[in-house]
Amino acid sequence: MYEKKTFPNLNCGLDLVGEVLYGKWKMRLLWFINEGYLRPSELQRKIPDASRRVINIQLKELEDHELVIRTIYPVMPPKVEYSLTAFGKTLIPVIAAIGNWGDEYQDSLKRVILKGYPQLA
Amino acid sequence: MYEKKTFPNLNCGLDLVGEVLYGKWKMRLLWFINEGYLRPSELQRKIPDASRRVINIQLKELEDHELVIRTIYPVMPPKVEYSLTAFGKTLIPVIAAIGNWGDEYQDSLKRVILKGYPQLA
DNA sequence: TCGAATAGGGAAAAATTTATCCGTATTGTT
DNA sequence: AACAATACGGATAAATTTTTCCCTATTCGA
Repeated sequence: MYEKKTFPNLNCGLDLVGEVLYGKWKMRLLWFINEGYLRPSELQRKIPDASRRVINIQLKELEDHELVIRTIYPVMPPKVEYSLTAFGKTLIPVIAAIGNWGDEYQDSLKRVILKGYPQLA
Repeated sequence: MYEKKTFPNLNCGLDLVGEVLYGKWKMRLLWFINEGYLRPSELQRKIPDASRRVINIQLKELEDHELVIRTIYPVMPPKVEYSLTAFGKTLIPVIAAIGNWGDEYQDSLKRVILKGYPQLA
């Protein structure tokens, strides 16, 4: 496990959010869990661009930050389900606002993003 | 300048937002520009935790993504001012929502974040 | 018995981001 | 004359994140 070497920034609300939400797939994980995709294998299928490993790591961080709860069912083959905590649920409207903005401006966004990848023009 | 080696994810709104907003200081930069801190030196003073270098780099990316405009005044010593584009302004309510959530839950957030830094307990 | 699905960790590499340090240039101030 | 403020870029190092590859274990079905 990677051990952080620097101190987190805690100066303002944006800093604090960054500390728990700054991870490539975290908002997507929270979103899909909220939509009812609760099992790790389901989440991996919903986010095929993410490696299985990083999904596990980020789920663990979300759990450590008390945004999700991990429930293990003592069955075989193993079954695990994640669910949002009350705290995690308060984030859903925020993530929705972000996603909605992205959807609303998707054309502009795709255009300006692809400018940076000239090999795709 | 660093050349990206992998393809961006453009599948959903959250992906698109990530491509333009995923950078440690980008939301803060947009926020402060919106508040009227327009010059690079002002922004550096507002965000002392960020290196001067990364502020320049992220401002450049925001400019490339058409969220801000950079205006150079031909005076000496040099004067540069950033301002939000119309597109950039549409992000302000989103950033406000994120920051407000962080402010609202700052106590919980600080607690769960600091759990991960046992040397500070 | 072999392979798929389930869940997930360790080690190491690769990619990316951020920080540090040094350099350019001009003007005004001490 | 030296130094601060302005703005910015290159090179490199450090930190961090993400990927890749390999491993354990169990049960069911072909």
